[in-house]
Amino acid sequence: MKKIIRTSEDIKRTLIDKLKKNNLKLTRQRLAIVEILSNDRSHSSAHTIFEKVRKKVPSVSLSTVYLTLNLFKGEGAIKELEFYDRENRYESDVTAHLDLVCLGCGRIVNYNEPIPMLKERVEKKTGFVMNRMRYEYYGYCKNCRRKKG
Amino acid sequence: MKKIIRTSEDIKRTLIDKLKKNNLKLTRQRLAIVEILSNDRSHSSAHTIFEKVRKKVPSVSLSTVYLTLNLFKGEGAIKELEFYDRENRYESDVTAHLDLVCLGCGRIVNYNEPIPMLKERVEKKTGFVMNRMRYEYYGYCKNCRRKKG
DNA sequence: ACTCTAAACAATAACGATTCCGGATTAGAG
DNA sequence: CTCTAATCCGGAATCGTTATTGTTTAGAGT
Repeated sequence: MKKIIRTSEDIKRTLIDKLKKNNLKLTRQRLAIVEILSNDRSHSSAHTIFEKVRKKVPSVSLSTVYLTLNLFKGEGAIKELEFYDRENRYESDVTAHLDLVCLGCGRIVNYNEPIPMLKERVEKKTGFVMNRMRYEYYGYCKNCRRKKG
Repeated sequence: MKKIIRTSEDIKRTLIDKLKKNNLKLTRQRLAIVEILSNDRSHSSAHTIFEKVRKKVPSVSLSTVYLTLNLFKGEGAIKELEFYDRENRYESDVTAHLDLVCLGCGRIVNYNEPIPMLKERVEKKTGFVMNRMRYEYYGYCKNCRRKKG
């Protein structure tokens, strides 16, 4: 069983295609955000992305970052991990996977193993039609447990 | 295979026991909140609970409701469903289950069928130690789809 | 029952992530 | 190169939740 690897370049191309297909302008701001999203594996927050974009486009505003992230989110091109008590996080890996969230350091990593999907079964039994799932484990990573002793 | 039914009375007793075990006072406010939590199957928000408590204890404040909910949450006696763009919701059913969230009307219902847990497997492979999971599907319920045609 | 005090409470201010808005800038078609 | 709708910037507004502060009260001890 081969793993299909999706490179940064693949993701970058996908994101830019989304813009083109929707007749959206390829502005410096958007391209810089695309660049960061496609290379990032750390589930960055909007503020983190904002800081990174700033290095390429110093005049960028936070609202533009949010706008652009929402744009890609709406297209299903990126995934938003939502929290009520901390910043939301964004990732460009939209394949179905489990996200592990460390409550100590805030780090989020993907667990890449096929996850059991009940989708069809749930839809048939409940009448719900699903369009998004959220599957996360919260706990403490190796590092954070070591610190606490 | 029998289903173990946990009645409102069971839940109510559990919640009150949590208070007693921690030497917390059985105030009118807390008892009213316990009453509501234990009978509620609708995943109420803090504001909804606040309004309901008011009918029994008119002087209650919203901060007391939040405080009490956090207290029970900390004890693992209730589950908090967290959202960044709408109110959090609370339920007293803390068994592992899938929550179905309707994006149309905001209704949340439980899907009560054993869900596949990767816990031990994930812990062994990643070094994370888990203490909470989150498993939700987002979509549209039968009613909301009917409305839209 | 009465007193006493730490716990709990009510009211409101503060907080912070995200969204909204109105005027300035700019991508890119023609 | 011009033009204009799309985009952007900066800051104000929003809103659920948490923190603060002075007042009330549960319930242990008498």
